[in-house]
Amino acid sequence: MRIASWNVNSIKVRNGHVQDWLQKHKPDFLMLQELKGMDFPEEDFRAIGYGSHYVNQKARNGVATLYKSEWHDDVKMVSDKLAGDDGDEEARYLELAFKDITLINIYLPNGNPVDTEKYPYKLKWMERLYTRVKDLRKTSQSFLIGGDFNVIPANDDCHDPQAWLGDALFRPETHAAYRKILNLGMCDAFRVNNNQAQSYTFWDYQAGAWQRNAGIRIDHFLLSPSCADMMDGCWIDKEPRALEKPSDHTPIVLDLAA
DNA sequence: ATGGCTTTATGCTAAAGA
Repeated sequence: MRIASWNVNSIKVRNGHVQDWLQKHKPDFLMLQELKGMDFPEEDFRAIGYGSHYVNQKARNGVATLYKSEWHDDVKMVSDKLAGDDGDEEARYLELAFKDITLINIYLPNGNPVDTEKYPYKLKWMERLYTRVKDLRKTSQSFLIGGDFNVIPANDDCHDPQAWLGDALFRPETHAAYRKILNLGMCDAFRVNNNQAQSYTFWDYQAGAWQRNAGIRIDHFLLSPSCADMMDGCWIDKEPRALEKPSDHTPIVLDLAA
């Protein structure tokens, strides 16, 4: 089974890229983030064999999980909200059930600038995610979280660690909140069999970041223990970042046995 | 570099992203 995640930075602009990628890699599931608008082209995906669940809002955020049409009867929507803050209207969370596995798609808040309310919102959001993971870990079910975490886990995951000190993606409080989730028994799929530094999922549009490989690794799959046991591989597909009018992120792909 | 691009929603610029 193949599951991928891709922050597309506007599904309207990247619709063609996403369709091409689906046809080439034929994932069972594709989690998308930053849809950036109310118009989700579900008919376009249905026409090439993918159903979808999504939650969106005007102009910003928005997440969708596409699934192969053959799985239609096996996919159930669980929630399009992360519990813990009834006043949170941002479209950043989508939880689906597929057979005996739970698939969670997230667009974790960026949190910059850190001296505004955005940073406490990010930390609170991470605490809410911790609570959800903790609850799922009390059960025996397999689950995974994919998406744009807006967390640079370690020095090896960015081009210039010094430049990120103090940033919401790299601050000690962010690392502590991320580690707290990992310490529930979750593992970073990409790092299971890969210690290669400078493996990135995002390159800024500015300052020739792509050409200089000045990127960051912020799109992740976190696996519950039973999911980790099923892992065949996890890899980053850099190809779409080199296309015309690319997203600033590129897909991360997870292959599971069964 | 004070975001050096890109996108949205509107507007003739601002806000957000990371």
